[in-house]
Amino acid sequence: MRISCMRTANIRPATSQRKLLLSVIREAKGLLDAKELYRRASERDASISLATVYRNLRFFKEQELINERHFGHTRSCCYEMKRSGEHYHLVCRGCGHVIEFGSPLIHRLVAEIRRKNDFAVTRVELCLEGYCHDCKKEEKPSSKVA
Amino acid sequence: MRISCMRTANIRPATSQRKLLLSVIREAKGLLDAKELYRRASERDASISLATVYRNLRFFKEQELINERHFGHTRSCCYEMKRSGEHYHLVCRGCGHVIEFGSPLIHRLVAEIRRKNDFAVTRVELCLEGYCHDCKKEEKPSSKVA
DNA sequence: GTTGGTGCAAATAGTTTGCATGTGC
DNA sequence: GCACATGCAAACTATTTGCACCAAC
Repeated sequence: MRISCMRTANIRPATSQRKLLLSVIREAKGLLDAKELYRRASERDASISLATVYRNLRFFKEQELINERHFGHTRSCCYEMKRSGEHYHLVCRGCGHVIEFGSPLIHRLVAEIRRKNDFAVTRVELCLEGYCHDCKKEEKPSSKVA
Repeated sequence: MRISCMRTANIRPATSQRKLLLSVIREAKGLLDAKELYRRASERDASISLATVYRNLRFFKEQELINERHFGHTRSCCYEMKRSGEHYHLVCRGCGHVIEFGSPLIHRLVAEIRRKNDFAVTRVELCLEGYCHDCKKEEKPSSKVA
């Protein structure tokens, strides 16, 4: 039995494409979908293929290097580097902006569910939709156009 | 300005397909995806088309008659009748079972976000993944196969 | 040198749309 | 009768896969 790679993720064959993709994801502020990742990676290595992007996204997910998120209104998944502090997302229906947030209440919620439902939670997907500060102003006072 | 259909959803042209689809969704215990809805509707009206299913799902969504949910691990969306009590979902990674739950903590969470981020929440998507009571037993005692 | 990653193109899955026809009100 | 829903097939988007070739270790 291999005992390597238990805690630290290994980028086993560290191909140039793999390293490139990881740094694009790392350097991104926030979330990226496959197409956008492909676009940004292509700027640095024009020969990279979309299939490689998808294959590596799956690989990074398996290695638990990245998080995959899906927002109800889009068809594609979004990805971001896994970080220490857990956080969730607010998506503005006005400007499309994604705001990160965290709250200790979520911990309590998960603990409650664990207890009440006897359920071992491994992953929390929480996404709120609505209108951010700026977009609220435009939506509210006028007639109900939305 | 039309003042109809403000509160009560209207199934405007109440075509037989539209009525059929709505009753299939209503009679379903839990969530359905488009294909499953199509399959069940086809049993009662073999000539119904998948395009009609999708068009009506969009229509019902606009009328706010149904909720659309998306779980990270599947590619398609799931739908269910909108009901009075808000509820969210636990998805078991072992058996695939979906458990509904609700918690007053979610209300508090939304209120907190509204206040802290000055964000008008219109929709909450919350889905927890993990292992249910039965599947936990098989996963836990043995070696970490997962 | 072997294992496994890559590019390409084709395949697949889920969903949407154009168009001619049919149906509810 | 008119507006709009439907069925069909084709289009489209996101993602996956088979295959020949290439790179990392």
